[in-house]
Amino acid sequence: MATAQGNPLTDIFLSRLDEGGYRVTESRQEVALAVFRQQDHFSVEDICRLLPTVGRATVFRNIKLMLEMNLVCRVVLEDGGVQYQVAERRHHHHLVCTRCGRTTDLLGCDFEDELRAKAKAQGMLLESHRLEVYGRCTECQAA
Amino acid sequence: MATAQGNPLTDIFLSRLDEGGYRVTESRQEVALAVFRQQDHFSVEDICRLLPTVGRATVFRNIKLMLEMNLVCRVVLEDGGVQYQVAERRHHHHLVCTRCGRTTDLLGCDFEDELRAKAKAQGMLLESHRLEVYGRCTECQAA
DNA sequence: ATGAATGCAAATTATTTGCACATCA
DNA sequence: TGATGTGCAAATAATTTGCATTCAT
Repeated sequence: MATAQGNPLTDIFLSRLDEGGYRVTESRQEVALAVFRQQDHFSVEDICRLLPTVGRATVFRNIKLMLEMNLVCRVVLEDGGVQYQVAERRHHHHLVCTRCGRTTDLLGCDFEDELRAKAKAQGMLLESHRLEVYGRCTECQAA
Repeated sequence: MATAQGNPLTDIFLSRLDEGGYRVTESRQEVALAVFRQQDHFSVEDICRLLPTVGRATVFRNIKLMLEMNLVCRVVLEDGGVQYQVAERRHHHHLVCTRCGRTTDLLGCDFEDELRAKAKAQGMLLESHRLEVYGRCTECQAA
């Protein structure tokens, strides 16, 4: 397997594919490099724009794989729009600026136990949860 | 204004429209009756099926008004799908069963203050948040 | 009467799928 | 080689919009 240059998450993605019996193709490597280079939220469209030679369906298919591997997570915007973000950890939440759209991870918030208890009190066995926090980032408060 | 029979939320919706200078049309009343009769989550499709004579766009337009008035809220499913639910309160969260799709309100959970503080610590002025909790309801645990 | 609301159909947008062809192992 | 992955284009799905017509006030 030809490992692409130096991005740790790209390498993780490609090795896991390799281990899982998936193929490490040219397009996959391109998508991986483009995605894991992202510093902030991004859309499928963003990636397609960066990789005009790669088909849109391929971008969708590969991002789906990254989602399944928890290397990328989905961010639901206030208006219902969907973006993605490179995931550093297994589970976390997002702070989304409603003005500029910038997404930051919400630090030090773990509701898992409390939610599990509350859910249980209502007869539900907790499986997962999604929390998105919307507000104004520092720069946009000034504006 | 002709008030439709006996549904309090329908009446609230129609009176607010009336007060706001909107018109209380036949279609609006039909959509309101169909929506506020819902006991659980529902989709635009559900309402359209109940009201074959009302245009899909009209259903969308009216549900949008209900959303703005906080009489109805959007539920984002785990797979990204969108449903709606009649809102009893100004802000609350949902327990969504990942097997049968049933939606219940999550009781006694208020993260507002904690989230505001955490967000502030990261320079963000909190505006709103959305929390969806996914799991198995009592019946589906048995199955 | 007259401007807002409607229904329809077409337009958008986002995502998925079918398939012939390319390519990785 | 032989299945897996790809690119394309068409199909789906969800929602929005343009517009002529209807209707509430």
